[in-house]
Amino acid sequence: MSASNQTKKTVTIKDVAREANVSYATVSRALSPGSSIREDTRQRVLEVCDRLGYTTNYVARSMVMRETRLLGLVLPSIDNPFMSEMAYHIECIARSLDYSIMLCSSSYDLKEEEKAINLVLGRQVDGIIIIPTARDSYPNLKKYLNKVPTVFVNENLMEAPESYVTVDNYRGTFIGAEYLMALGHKRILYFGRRSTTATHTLRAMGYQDACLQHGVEPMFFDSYTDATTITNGYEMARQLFRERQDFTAIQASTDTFALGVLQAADEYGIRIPEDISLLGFDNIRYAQLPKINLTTIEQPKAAMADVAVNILVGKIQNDFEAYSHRVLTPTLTKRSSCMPIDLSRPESEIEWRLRLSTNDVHSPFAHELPL
Amino acid sequence: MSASNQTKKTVTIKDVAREANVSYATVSRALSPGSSIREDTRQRVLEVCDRLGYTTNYVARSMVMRETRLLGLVLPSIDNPFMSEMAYHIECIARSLDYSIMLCSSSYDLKEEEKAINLVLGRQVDGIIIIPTARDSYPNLKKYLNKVPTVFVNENLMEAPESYVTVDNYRGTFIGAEYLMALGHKRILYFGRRSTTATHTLRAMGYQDACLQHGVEPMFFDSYTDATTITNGYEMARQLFRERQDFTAIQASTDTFALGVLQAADEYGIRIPEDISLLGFDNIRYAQLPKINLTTIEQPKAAMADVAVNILVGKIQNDFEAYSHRVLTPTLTKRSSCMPIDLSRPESEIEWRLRLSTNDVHSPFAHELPL
DNA sequence: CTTCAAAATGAAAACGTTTACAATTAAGCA
DNA sequence: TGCTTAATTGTAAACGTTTTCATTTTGAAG
Repeated sequence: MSASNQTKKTVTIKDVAREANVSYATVSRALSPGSSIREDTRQRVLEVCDRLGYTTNYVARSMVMRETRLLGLVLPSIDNPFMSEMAYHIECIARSLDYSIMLCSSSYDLKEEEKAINLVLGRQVDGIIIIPTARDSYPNLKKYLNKVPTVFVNENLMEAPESYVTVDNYRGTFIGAEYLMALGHKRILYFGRRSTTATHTLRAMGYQDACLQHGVEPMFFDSYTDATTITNGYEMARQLFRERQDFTAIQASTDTFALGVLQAADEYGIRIPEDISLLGFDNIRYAQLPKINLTTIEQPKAAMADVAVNILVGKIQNDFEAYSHRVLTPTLTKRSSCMPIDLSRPESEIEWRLRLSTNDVHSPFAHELPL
Repeated sequence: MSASNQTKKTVTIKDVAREANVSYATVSRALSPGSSIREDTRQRVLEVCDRLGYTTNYVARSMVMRETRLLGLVLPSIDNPFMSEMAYHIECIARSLDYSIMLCSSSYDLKEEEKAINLVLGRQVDGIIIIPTARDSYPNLKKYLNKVPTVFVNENLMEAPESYVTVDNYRGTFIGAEYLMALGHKRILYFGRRSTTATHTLRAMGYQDACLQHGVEPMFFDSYTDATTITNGYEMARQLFRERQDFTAIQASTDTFALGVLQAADEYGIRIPEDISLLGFDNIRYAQLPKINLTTIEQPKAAMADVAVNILVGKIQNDFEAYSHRVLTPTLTKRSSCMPIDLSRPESEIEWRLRLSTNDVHSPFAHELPL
């Protein structure tokens, strides 16, 4: 009824050894697959293990084997649809390779991020996957990174020689902007924060270059908050709608930001896409919700997770391989938040104009072919 | 350019000891706060630690201290808005108490769930938080649970004496149904799966009892898939709309399921809330999206996480305290997916009728007062 | 029944800490 | 200066494994 005072004595390899009348080395051998041990003793030992309820203590094992089979996953916040989706895929593929995940949030804070790295490092993880908080991360983190294999996800710290896997952000916004222009838009406003991360810098550049290449003047509305939450997007969009009306389309730097725009637009009686077209980036799961139906640039998240984990365990197993930089290709996911500015023009022409150029976007940062 | 072959020699306490001309016991003392050591030697040792870049190896420390400061978090899928939000809060509060989180998914699979428990157990976590996959979890898991403090979240395995923290699911659907009835609905369809978890059984019961208490006939449409994904909800809702039209409101067992309904309704040209009112449960972050605006039953997720972690570390620190069962109170979050069936009736009357009864819901499973 | 190689097992060291206990040093006091 | 006691430091064991190396057992061949 009240507290159940268990003895909580864990059974160790020695207990099994005593019970089975063998040395504990033999027990260890019975438990590891490819060791030389007679089949009948193995069976006997296994039987005793089972009877006593022995389970191997992986922290002891880690110490002597010098591997923990643990991967640190450091990210700003698991409560962000893009990141939880990434985390999901990362955990899945890691588990399939017999690695477990230690989750550490940095809360979009550089100091916390540093603490998180230190934490997982102290716990002797075999490798680290970082979704960085900001570009400034790198100088901070530099000193830790040579201790253990590391791969950055969703952010190519351009100055850093570390491994990373990202989507081709430049290409993403480039084709996005082209799509809007193909729909007839000439006044497209880029809505986001340009400077905090390489990711966002590249996204802004892709948009800008696409505009310039088609003789359209780039227009920016810079957020002073991170494009990470709907709330931030909402606040910024309210400000935007208050200050400006000189655009027919909004190209948001992230889907969460786009959702914020959606919310603010609702409040201001602005119809999407009838009054203004809206384009996102990331294709988070909620972009496809009915009523939302956000046209957006898809990041191949499962593939990114797969590549990231595989680069990492590759490095782990080969003791610091050469750095790998993988840049995957984003794709335009058409839904209903963008519409042609001139409804009279036939769709086929739009398609045609679009197809004209997107196939040869020259992305300055796509160092490698996609998966 | 190519592989950078680091020596990767980690500096241990012995290296520091040698360098500082002390025994390694002294180094250990210098690093742990309340030990008797002369201040100048501590400084000297700390200086050497710093110079050599020493960081303590927590797996070695874990072994001798017999604690890992690791909490296992076992849940069906981090890629589920409710769970990622819970995970977020759990990780935050755990981190503030100097615990780290080991994340393990069960993928809604009983076998995987058992494997996950075993995994974290082998890694010697100090405690486990489980968001169970199904009620059947318990018989499976029973044998592991006495090994280490455990707390269940979002599911009170009623047969089990383990600690748990949930919302009062019965009360939740009860007040939800009452709200719909207060809006004038008499044909309310409960849409979900009734049997897999205690949570869902209780939700169905709360709805049913509310109906009966107000002389309304309960109507069920049982899903044969789990109410965990939008896609499942969408498929089931399509089937529902094909088969039946005898209701004016849908009370969904989860928000994700409600989103599925929204999607299917869109497809069938059914307007929400004009044609049919829709009520959810959980208040996931996306329920408040513009255009979605789902009226729903809020689970106090941050509070649940807080209680869960605190129960757990309480147990850890007091070596198996008595079991704690905490049932928090859900609240109705009104948005715009429900509307009165008779628009002529004034809002005040609706409010009045509603207030009449919800204050004395007798929930058979609320063993304890809310936080 | 030896002999000998191969196979199986055991003994002990190692992984990097913490901590009880013993030994040393410092400090106070006559 | 010597004595006593408190504060500091060192020694060694322990945590639960894996693995090297040495030892024993096995079984086949002579």
